[in-house]
Amino acid sequence: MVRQRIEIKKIDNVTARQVTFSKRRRGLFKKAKELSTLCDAEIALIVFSSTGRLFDYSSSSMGQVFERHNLQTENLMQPNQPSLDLHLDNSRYAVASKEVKEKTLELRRLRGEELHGLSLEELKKLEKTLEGGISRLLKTKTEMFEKEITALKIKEARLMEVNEWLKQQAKVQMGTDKRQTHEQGQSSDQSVITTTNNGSSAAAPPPCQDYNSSDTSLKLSLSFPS
Amino acid sequence: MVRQRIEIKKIDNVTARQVTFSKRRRGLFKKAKELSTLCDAEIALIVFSSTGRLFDYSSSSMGQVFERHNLQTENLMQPNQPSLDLHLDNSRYAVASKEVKEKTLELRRLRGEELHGLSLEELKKLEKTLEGGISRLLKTKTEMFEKEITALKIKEARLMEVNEWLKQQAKVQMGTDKRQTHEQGQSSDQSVITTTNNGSSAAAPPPCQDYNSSDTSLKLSLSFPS
DNA sequence: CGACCTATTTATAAGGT
DNA sequence: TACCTTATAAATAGGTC
Repeated sequence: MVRQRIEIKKIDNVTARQVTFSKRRRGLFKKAKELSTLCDAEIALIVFSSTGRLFDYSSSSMGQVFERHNLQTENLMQPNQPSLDLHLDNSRYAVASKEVKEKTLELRRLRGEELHGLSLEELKKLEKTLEGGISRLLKTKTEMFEKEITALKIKEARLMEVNEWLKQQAKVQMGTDKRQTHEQGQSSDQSVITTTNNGSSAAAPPPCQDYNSSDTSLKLSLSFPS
Repeated sequence: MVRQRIEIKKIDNVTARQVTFSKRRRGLFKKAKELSTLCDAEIALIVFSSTGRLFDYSSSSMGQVFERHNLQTENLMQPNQPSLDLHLDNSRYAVASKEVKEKTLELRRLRGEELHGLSLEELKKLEKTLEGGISRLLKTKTEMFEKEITALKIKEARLMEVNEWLKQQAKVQMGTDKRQTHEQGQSSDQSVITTTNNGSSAAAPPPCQDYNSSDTSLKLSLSFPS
């Protein structure tokens, strides 16, 4: 591929093979990580060198990816031996445990602990991650606030409408109080009232069965000064 | 990488992301196969697209590679009893697995993902955590920079001293060139030169066996104009 | 989707330290 | 072993079809 293009077949020279292995392994892992990041893909990569050394990478959790892979593959194959693989079963714990350790360390680092031993480059990467996290979090928070505000404004508008209507009603009541109670005075029955609506300024209130439908809205609204 | 270099972060545009996924996935699998062929390595690669499609490759057999991976991981973890108690093993796995899931979620949230379903209170807590993390990280970064700068200044001072001394030596050489080379001209042997130091302004350089002691310092110093 | 195009960026073979 | 350098091959972003 370079100074001289090489054929894709096993490299005979042991030293050259090891050198190529190191370089290409790094390249492969880099590409895997990039693909995972760029395209939001879940990736697991396991490489054993010819000398038996293990290198692995997983975008999320090896165990998760394995399981997902098994699920997809299992169905294509015969629903055969249920766990002939004692080793696989028994070492699941080891895998999971390793993952717990890794994730715990990562969490600590995101919290700004255990930073010793990190290079400047790694620190910068961490900083970028944190900034991305904060940025997305603030976006979400803003969205929540805005949604809340919108909901509250709608509620306010409806309440004002109802209010207006009630005022009109009160006026009407004042004038017709004694004569008309037996005709249309049952305000607890909306359907009856609604039928009296003829589109005039003293309209009936809009159907508002959902004033209290949003629990969060209700809770949050309490934190605003009234 | 190409017509225009792109940043390694999730591609927002769905179409572009899918196209990139296809291209890079093919590239990644090709590289994996080449590495396996060239260097006689055992490789397993699993990729799930963001839409859930599975792509995999294994130089031998997935199961084989998984098992080998588990064995290695297991050995690193606990070189102990090869599981006497299956029940214990399973429950430990369950616990660890749950932990992995929890930590994975927490990590995602710290990265600003999966924020839906969090209350405002939880968001605020998360924000505080992130701010604490950034704050501690920046403190560490600043410390590293300052340490680096201090080291560089010390080095600078030493180099200037040596420089000065070398200039003096050059002067002396100019004046005594022909007559005295046999007496003190071996500038490659500092100890000999040092013995000529009598405290005058043309002092010998300080003992500087540690000029190269800090790899990072050395690297950084190269980036300064000489 | 995939195939092809092209200008650029990356990866890397071979060599050196 | 790992890292640097250099010239060159390979990968690929952004198009078009």
